[in-house]
Amino acid sequence: MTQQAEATRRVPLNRDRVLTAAVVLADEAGIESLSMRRLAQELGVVPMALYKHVANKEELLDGMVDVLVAEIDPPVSDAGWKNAVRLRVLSARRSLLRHPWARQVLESRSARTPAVLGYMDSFIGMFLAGGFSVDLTHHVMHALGSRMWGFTQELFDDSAGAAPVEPAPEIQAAMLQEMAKRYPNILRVAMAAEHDDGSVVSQGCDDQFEFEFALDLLLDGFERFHQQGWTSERARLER
Amino acid sequence: MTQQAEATRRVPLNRDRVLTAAVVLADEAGIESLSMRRLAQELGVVPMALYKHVANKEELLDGMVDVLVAEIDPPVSDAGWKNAVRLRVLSARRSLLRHPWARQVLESRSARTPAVLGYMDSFIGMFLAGGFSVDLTHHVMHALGSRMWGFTQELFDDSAGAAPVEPAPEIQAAMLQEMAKRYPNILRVAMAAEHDDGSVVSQGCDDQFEFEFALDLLLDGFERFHQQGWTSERARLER
DNA sequence: CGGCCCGGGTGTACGTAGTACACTCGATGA
DNA sequence: TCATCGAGTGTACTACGTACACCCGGGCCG
Repeated sequence: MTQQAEATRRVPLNRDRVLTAAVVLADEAGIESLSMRRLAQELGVVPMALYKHVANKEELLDGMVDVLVAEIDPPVSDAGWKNAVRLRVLSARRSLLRHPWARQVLESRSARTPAVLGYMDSFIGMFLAGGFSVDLTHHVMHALGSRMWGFTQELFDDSAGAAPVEPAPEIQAAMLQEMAKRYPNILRVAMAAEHDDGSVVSQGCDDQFEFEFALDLLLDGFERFHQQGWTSERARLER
Repeated sequence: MTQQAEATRRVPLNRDRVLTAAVVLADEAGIESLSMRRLAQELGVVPMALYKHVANKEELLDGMVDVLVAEIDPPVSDAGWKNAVRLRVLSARRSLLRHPWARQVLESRSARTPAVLGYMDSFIGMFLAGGFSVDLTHHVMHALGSRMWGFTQELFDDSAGAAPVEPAPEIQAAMLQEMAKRYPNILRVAMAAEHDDGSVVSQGCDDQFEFEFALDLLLDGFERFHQQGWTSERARLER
């Protein structure tokens, strides 16, 4: 009876269950709370049991990236390379925003799992299908950089988490004075981006807009190069 | 005597000595070997002694970033905004390449130390001095993203360290076949970038060139926007 | 049908990490 | 001369990743 109860309750572990549990845990508790021990606990299992399904924590993280990659939409066909790339990047960005841990994990890793390679391969394919030379495609992929994953190092970002205690107004005023003296340029930019909300710290900056601004800037540059048949010195020499 | 010997040998610790020792250790042994204990050992001191000079490891890392920022050249004046930005970014890149740990540390942190804010502030200043509107400056900073630090997520990078054992030629051939089937596009790009060196894995890809390619693409885009007096919808509405 | 094997789950244990807290001890200033 | 203070110490705690030996139940072969 108890045995059967246990048997029914305990769905046997497998790699997928481990990975998706890890993703859920990281989504909900933050990547810094994702330890092998905590994950095992979440799965109602002893820590070492995990090692029957992933070699170590690194492989766990790689596996999580794979889960994420699987969520990205496949490239649309017959819409022109520019649209295809744009849509795909925005899809990647949506996945990324669903999983706040992803940026850090992608950054910390040069994950070349099959899923990641597959993503990159089909990504390259969009440019080639659009008539880009192999040479230009190469440079263009580099220019895109981490934006192909739907993120850029968001330097102005506030995402440091935790309730930001709003200081008293007079303190804020003092901070503002201080900012104005030390970092006048930052202040100007921040104020312009905001101006309706009085707080200095947070900013009403539309990440999505910024992201698309930069993305389109790059895509337009790619297009210009492509149209004028640009080729790197190197590729020209080798012909 | 021994006391004096000790006294002479033991230069008193201070924040700067701790930070520069941390930078040296990270440079030489890798960021993963930088532990409070190891750093203390390197300084001939007990681990807890460090906590008299930095609050915790996070603050140590922030301090290391400050050291790095201090190495970046100040902006040149009277050379036009484009040149000024370009030179500064390339200087940042040089610092970054001197300290391999820097990319990871910058990425993992939204460090807003005074030194970092100062860097960003004077960076913004270059655009404003070039006549950019505050609005455009804002977007342009976002578009630059991590490139303002001299790096981009180098996705094709091999920097995973450790001697890459070259497999036997027949194995390589098999791998190549496999690649050709699974990731034909990657293969084409990789082969084009290489073609003189037979190995599939490593690539003779000129990082510096790629970096400048992308940087110039962005700068050219900025210039075009600037010349045509571009303004975001939002800024226009608010006038 | 009985023994065996094999693979997923267990228990214990080790080494390393960050750091809290109470301490010592020498220089310094009253 | 003596109290104070702050840099450096010692000990100890918790949490981590994971090596290694183990158990035990189900499937297979004889």
